[in-house]
Amino acid sequence: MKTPGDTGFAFPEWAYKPESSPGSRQIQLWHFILELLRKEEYHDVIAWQGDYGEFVIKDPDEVARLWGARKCKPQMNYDKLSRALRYYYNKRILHKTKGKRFTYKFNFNKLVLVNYPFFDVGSTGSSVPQSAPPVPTGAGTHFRFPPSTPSEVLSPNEDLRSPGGMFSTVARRMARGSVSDCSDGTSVNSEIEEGNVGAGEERGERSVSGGGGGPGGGGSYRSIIHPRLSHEALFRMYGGPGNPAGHPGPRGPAGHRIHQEPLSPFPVSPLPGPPGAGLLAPPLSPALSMTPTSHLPYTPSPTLSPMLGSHFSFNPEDMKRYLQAHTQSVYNYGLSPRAFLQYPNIVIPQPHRPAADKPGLAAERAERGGGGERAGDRHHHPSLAHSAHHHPQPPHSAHSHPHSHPMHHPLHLGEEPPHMSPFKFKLQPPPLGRKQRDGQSQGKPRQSSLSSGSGSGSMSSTSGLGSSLSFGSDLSSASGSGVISASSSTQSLNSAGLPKIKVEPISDIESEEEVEVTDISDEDPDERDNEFELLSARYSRVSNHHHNHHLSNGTAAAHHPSQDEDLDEDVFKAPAPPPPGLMPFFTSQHAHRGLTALKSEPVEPGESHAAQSQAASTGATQGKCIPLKLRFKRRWSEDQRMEASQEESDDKKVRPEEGRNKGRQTNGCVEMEEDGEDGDSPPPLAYEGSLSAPLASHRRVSAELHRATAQLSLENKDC
DNA sequence: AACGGAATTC
DNA sequence: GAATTCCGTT
Repeated sequence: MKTPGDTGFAFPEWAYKPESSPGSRQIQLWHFILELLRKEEYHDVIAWQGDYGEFVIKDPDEVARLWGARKCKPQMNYDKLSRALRYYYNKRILHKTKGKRFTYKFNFNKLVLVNYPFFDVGSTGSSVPQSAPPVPTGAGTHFRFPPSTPSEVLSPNEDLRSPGGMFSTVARRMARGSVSDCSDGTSVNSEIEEGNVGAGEERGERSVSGGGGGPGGGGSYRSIIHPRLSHEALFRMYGGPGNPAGHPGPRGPAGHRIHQEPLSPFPVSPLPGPPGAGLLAPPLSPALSMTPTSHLPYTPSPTLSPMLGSHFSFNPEDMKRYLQAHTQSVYNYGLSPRAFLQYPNIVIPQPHRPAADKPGLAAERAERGGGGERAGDRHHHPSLAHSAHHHPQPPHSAHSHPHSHPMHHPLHLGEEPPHMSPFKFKLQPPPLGRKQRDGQSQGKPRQSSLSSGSGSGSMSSTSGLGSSLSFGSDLSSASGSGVISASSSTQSLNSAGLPKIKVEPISDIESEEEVEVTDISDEDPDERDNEFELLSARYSRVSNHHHNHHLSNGTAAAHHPSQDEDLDEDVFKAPAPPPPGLMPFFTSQHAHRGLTALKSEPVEPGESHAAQSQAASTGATQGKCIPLKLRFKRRWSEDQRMEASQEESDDKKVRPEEGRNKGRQTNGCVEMEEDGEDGDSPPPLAYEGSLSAPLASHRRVSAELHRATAQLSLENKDC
């Protein structure tokens, strides 16, 4: 029985369906991986291990074999599979855990957060193992409107939660809307893989009941569970032990089954099974997330994104609440204000967060004895177990900074002299085609990415028409602050054959974190929270600026991808708890300002330096209701200039390549079966939220963020 | 082992 | 679009 509830941790059923991947109907590798990860029977082949979202392929050949079987690619081997996995790096779905063989780490932000926009976090606590990804739950009675900011997830407090039911309407709509993959006209027969396949089989149950969510509108997903959430919370949320929907019944087995994997991260989602229940087919599919930043406004695929608004209408009040929460998120996580763009006319309420209240995240959840391992299983994973108690590293711990808050992104050298930049640039010759290159030396044709580096530059330069920019496909790529401004155009040029410029971070940074992630360093600074922290020492003051660049624009999108990135990073590294101190801070000062700004002016005299500086730059214009865009641009430009010196990052970001033909296939060579398994006992995350007093830098950041947010809203409003 | 470009396939 | 296939490099 694998009722979703029982099964334990896993993505929602729908997540495993092929359909859920918009891009391709066929099962995607990451889906498959997750599938394997959640099945006990494959634990000796692949299992969660280590940090949050981290898993190890214990038997590469076997995994490859399984994958090949699933895809009907008998020739599959680890080399090929790994290539596919590597492609995920750029997509930010995965990262390689350096130094550990066959070990990768999921970026659940992309996978989960984005995809489960409505999840709300239950409460605080933390029981999920670090390795465990956030748990999506569906059980909640209410829908949580908002999107995905991690903050919600992360937030320890329940305050953020929106009142239940608010979005039911939305949910409903979504459910029936074209949005859902299942229902979609394309009609995939989807259930092929997991969804219903199981119907007859083991899985069937899952899908069906899943729903706990079902009831009430239920399908709503609630949230992703943050690692810090406690077990109870989880269950509570989705009816875990208790059974969310209130189905106590089925669970009986829970006792034994539940535990399949100690580390297993995802509780099974209570989502309604796709089929019938389908009420809530999630509007977003996991795949979506893959696309960088799908949750952003500019993201394409409107169909999927609820946020696009075009499809739905919201109650202002709800929106406010949502925004409030979101604002906090933004604040806490240093997300880009652009997130607000989606709700142009709504005034963003001040976020407030009770300062204290830090849950004992660290709580530990002990390993539960594995209750139900499968007889078949060969070995259990001791290693996993260990992880339970060894906390890989509390997010914070990673960096000693007391202040480390996700929000700051120290890298911004803003003021620092250019030479400080930790990055180096490389000019690269245009890549040659394979054929062409045969004659050539091997040089380094590689890098496709260009310099756009930090995208911000590029973006800013282009006027607001960000839309024209390529965000859609991949914000991340856009992201980075651009060192080299012409990115977008440049790229095209490159294609033409111009030399490419590759920007690379100077790696000392990485050394610090080493194992964690595959070079995040190259990514947008914003993203590298952790690393930043490390750097921050060096570049201490600079750090905060980068938030400014966010611009707004709904239309324009020129933005800094930071938000996403931040998320990403968080994900990879495990989300850091929001600093307790911040909120107060935020509220009192910045918030204030921000609000003010909203009302009329973005900048206030006498405010933080950052603000002033900007003001200064903007000069006279500022006082008035200058077109926000303009202001932003200016500001942005400045920032960029400053940052340019150091930022660059994204050298490798993926630049969208050209697509070619498409094809569709339906096939099914599946062979795996699943059981819902799940383990429930995820190791506790030891997160601590302890944060010390906010630094000045933090303040600045927050202030800026705030400002930006405010401006954004203003902009949208009118002025 | 891991990376990533290029071409190809579905 | 998401791999798959090859393959040279690190």
